[in-house]
Amino acid sequence: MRLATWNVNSIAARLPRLLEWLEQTAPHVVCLQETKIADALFPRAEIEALGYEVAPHGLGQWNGVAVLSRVGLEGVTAGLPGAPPTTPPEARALGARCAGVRVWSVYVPNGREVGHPQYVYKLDWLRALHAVLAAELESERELVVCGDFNVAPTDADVWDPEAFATSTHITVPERQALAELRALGLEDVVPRPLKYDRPFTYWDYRAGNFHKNLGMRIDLVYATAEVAAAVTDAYVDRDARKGKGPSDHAPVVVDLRDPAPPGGLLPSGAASGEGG
DNA sequence: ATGCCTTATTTCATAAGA
Repeated sequence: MRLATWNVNSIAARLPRLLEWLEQTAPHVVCLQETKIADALFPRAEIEALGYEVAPHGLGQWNGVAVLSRVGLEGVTAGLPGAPPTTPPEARALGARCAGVRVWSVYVPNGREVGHPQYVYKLDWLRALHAVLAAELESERELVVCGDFNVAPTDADVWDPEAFATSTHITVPERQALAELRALGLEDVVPRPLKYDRPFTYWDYRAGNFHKNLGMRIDLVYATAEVAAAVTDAYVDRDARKGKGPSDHAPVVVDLRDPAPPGGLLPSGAASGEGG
């Protein structure tokens, strides 16, 4: 199964590129962020025409997430229970079950500035995410949380930590929030870069930052051990950041071995012909 | 060439992104 996550920065603006990318990349499940569109206006027909079921969660022109799947889409839950209330309300999370895997698409608040009310909101939101995932992980074995976390997990995930010394995205409390998610049993599925040494997923539109590779790794895939063990490849599709009218984020693509056959794992020593 | 920002709405200007 091929799983992907992509902050498209407006699905209306990105639709031609998204459709082209879906046809070329052929993911089975796609988590989208910053769709920036109300559900009633979501370009459902164009995406369904490519064989996907669509679960959007958008409340207006800002934020917005979605899950696309061509391997089943059940148990959709829009929104993050326990998230801090906002005016107007914000659509930043959606969960669904696709081919037996519980999949979350999340768009963590930016935070704006350290100490800003938006920064407090960001940390509160991450706490709410932690609580929801902790509850689900009591019964879910195959779960993956994909999205724009707006946090660079380590200094190596920022092109220049000095440039962010007083900024959000790298502070101890933000990184601690990620560490607490990992402490639930979630593993950071680090993709390989297709060029250069680090798997950045975001480059500012300004000043030719993409072309200078001045990026950040803030789009993450956090997976349970069962899912992480099935990963055969993971990469940042930086080609999608090139050309005319790109998002400022690149997709992260993760390939997983086919799930175990119905009835569970084969008995130890009885496996044959596996490894495909 | 990958090529120096783009999205949105309160639109010919401004706020926000990270």
